Amino acid sequence: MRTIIKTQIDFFLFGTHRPYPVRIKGLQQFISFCPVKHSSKINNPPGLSLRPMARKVRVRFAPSPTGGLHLGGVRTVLFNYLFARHHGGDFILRIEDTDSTRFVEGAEDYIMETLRWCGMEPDESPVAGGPYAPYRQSERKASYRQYADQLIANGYAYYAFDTPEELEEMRTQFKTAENPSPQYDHQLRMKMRNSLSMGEDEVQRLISEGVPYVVRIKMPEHETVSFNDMIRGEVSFSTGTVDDKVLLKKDGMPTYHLAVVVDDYLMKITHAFRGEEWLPSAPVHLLLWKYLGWSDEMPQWAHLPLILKPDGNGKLSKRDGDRLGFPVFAMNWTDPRSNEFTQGFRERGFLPEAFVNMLAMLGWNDGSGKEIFTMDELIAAFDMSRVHKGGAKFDFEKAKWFNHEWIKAAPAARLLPDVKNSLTNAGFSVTDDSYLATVIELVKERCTLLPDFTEQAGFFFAAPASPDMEPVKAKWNLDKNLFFTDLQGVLADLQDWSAASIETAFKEMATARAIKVGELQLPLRLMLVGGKFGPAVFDIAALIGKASTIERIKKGLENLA
RNA sequence: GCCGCGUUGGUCAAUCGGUUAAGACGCAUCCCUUUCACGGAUGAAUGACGGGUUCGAUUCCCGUACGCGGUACCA
Repeated sequence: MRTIIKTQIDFFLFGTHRPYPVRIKGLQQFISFCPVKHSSKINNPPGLSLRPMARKVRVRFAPSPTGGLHLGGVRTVLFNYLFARHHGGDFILRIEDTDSTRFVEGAEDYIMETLRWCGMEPDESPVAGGPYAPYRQSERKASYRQYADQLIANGYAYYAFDTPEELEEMRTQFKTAENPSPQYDHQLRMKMRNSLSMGEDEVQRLISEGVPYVVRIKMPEHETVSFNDMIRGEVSFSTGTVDDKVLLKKDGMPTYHLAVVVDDYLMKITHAFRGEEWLPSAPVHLLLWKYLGWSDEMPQWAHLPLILKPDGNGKLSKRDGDRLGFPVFAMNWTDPRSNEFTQGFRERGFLPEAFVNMLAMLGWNDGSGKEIFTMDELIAAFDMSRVHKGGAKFDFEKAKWFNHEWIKAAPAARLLPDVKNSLTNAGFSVTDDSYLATVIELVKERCTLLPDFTEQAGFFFAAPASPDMEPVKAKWNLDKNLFFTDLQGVLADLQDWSAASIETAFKEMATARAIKVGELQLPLRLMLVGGKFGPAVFDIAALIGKASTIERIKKGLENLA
């Protein structure tokens, strides 16, 4: 029986061109999903036959260029990207810069650089261009007004002449204990100055006089708008509780609400993913699709869960990172206005593979328990119906674990440029790449973040400035001192400079003098490395060479004197 | 206040009505290693609460609580 139902669901879904699994828990939802003509269920197609053949999947990431991209933003891109690639569709970057007052220099470049770093290059973007250019809403300004006009002509929107001061006054005047934030809605709009409350003559006069106005959507009083969110299932709203959002601003620019609908339509977007914070304004967008007459082409919506701060609750913010000592932005960002600097995951020493992997697992999993995924594996496995509904607290320890896993698994060649870079920045001179590669293989399992290589590999390139011999000082004696003095000569005469042969010589000498090898190894390590860490001592000696080994022993002895 | 969304160990989470409620991070103990890691083993630790529906609920429904989001000519 269940199989049959599932088959029917699948058939239904494919029939309506949703070539992906939708979270359907049971028959009940299945029923509510059927096109039984719930009055205002405008997301559900009227019938199978009326739908055009499956459209090519097209998704967009539509950020506002107001600053660095943080975790949540990058994850939104990721899910867009994975979904597009999984379905062989297009991934579009559209810059939503409709608020000129919030424009931040460099933010757009930052966004594109982040996408490049993460390996999520858009198919269409302001830079790459594309069949639906331009991809900056500020450059599409002229195209929005006609739709606002169309809405007004059809009675779905109206002119409003209220000044910011008047709006402020309205909010204070109607503010009560029960209603702390009065809205410009069906209850109040007739008390305001707009083309609904004023005579047509006066409206015409104001417009011809050049009095500034905005265009607002006229939200119906008693309607229920519902749609099927790909993650949440059916979500519905009463239109009476939503305010008459501004669609077109005084400066002629659209607000997000108008722009997102118009551009998604014009750019033939099939699936629209955004953060959960957008859910409350979804009814406005749904109604706009309907009023503009585009219901049949409306994208499928998915509202992604939020990424929460590790302690307490609430949306993760840049401040939390500063406060708790971890990055929140993908890459370094300096706000050009305040000069405020924020560290990024990239500069903190994360591999993009790990960063992407970690982000993907924040709110999604494939159900198998697998946690380490390459981008290609993510693309193959990604499925919007397995995205969580609830927000996830960000855990920096787990993030570091992902990076560690990626470093351990990475071949030396992958790590080499980054490690070379951080070693060079730390003042080490790296001239031999194959030597570096050997070193990387030897120490990578001890490195969680890229900068860890400086400490873990630095001594392969320069003798420790001043080896701390403190840990062995207490048990130091003349015999040991003599041992290391003589060891220098023995090593100098050693023909085969390999780890095995050095170890043999060392141990034979210790046995001959009746000193425990263990008591001797730590001092040697301290002399060569400068601290209690690193790979096997004899491997280190073999790698840094005879001259350097003897030199370091000599210096270590001096430090013990 | 109102509207919406959410709620499995400290954290990420599996489970699509029947399990001793997976796994991972972190933590603890042990083994390996006379360094640090890696690796291996073991352990502590979970279904917010109350009602239904059902032979049986973590799972379905309804309340409550709590949390979050929204309530701008910002996105």
